[in-house]
Amino acid sequence: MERLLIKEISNHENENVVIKGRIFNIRKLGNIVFLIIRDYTGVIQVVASKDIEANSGDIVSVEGLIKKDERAKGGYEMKGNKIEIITKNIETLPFDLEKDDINLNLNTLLDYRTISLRHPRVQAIFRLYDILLKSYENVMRDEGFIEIKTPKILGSASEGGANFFKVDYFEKKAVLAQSPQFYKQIMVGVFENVFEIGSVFRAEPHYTTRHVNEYISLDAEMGYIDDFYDITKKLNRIVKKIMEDIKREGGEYLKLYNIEIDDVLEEIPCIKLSEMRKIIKEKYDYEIPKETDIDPKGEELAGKYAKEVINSDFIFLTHYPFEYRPFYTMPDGEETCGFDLLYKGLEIATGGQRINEYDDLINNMKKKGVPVEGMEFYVNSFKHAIPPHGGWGMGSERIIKQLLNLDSIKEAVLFPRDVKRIIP
RNA sequence: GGAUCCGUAGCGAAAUUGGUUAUCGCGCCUCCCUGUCACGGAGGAGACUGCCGGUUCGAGUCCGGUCGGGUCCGCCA
Repeated sequence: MERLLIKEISNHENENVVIKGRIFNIRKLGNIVFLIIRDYTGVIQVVASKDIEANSGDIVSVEGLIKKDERAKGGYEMKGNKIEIITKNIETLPFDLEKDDINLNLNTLLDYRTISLRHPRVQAIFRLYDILLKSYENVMRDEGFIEIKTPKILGSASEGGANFFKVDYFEKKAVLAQSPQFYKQIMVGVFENVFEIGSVFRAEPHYTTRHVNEYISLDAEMGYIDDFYDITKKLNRIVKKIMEDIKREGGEYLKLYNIEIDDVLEEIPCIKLSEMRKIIKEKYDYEIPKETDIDPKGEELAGKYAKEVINSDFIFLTHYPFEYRPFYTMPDGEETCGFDLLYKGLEIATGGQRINEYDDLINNMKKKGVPVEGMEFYVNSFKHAIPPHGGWGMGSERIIKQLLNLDSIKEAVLFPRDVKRIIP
């Protein structure tokens, strides 16, 4: 008999069917036994007689009659006639999966990833992540961008600095891409609007709940902009659509975290960073340290301000100072045409207008002390004209972390890489 | 890299100012139970308290070292 997916059971009342899935729990009450079985589409309770041999964790095939029964959660249950073990679980599970809350330390959660992911609440994170990725792709295409994939093994650094993983590449030295920055920019000269969903690697030894050393960046770059507000407006619209998709398609997963998504504003305010410093000083009596653009405490308060004053989870901070932005960022006096997008008080995207005139780029590199050597392919592209452009890089896992208020971004990465962890 | 905290059964936690046999919940094993859904009931196994050394009559608890980890900062998405 053909396998019936559990989500379809309500359409097969009083029919004899076969389901396949994993036993999550068994409750034995004398002569009657209840099996809680899940497949990737849902969960069902199977009633069986006491002489079954299957156990929690086993993967089974069950043939039986679907009955409507008010006593069962979901209103339907299966009278299991034949229970066949497809694959036996041969070692006791290290923790319980049938409780509503899995309650594990982060290390246990990650060390036993394949098991902890079976828990609906843990799995919901990645179901939502799937919706996010799909939504970003769809929305970007709708907005006239084409998807590109750029190399992750690079012959030279793309932004200078020492935060690159070095790899051996045959007879040469190579590094892992820390961003698709150069490639997406020069592709604006070809396709006008491009986006990429791809891995980026940061060899930064950070110990925080918002960093990992490999993550998936949602990048975009767009041409023929008039000023950098074209970029924030575009990103605004995209974030709004993504949140609508997540809200529409991810309801059952959001419910597990008691999350209500507020509508994203048509126009998320853009506030100059210098202005935000003053606001935070006046409103919250906190002074963002002078030797930084903005610190985590400052971001948190900016998020608080966004929520309290303009009722928005999102806010753009713009015109970051020249010294804190990379050489390709369009300057604006002592400031730049660069912005960050904050979501619930955490930076989730960085973007800005880029320099697109060759001479300006060379001058800015000199000013920043960035050598041209090794980046000729990038710099020389500007000799052949690239339109005014800009874009962003957005941390996909950070969106999920903030969406669900997760304690750590590592919960939003299937197999996170941090300073201490490269296995599993 | 700096600061700070932690390490106790498979998992999550508890142990008065150092004091006898290290406690509880979940899970696991055995038995009972025909409507459970965090099933219930009875019983049982499972820990040299990360490791090494020290102080003490006595160390899970104090000290030193070591290994492992968390959090915050820096940096960033």
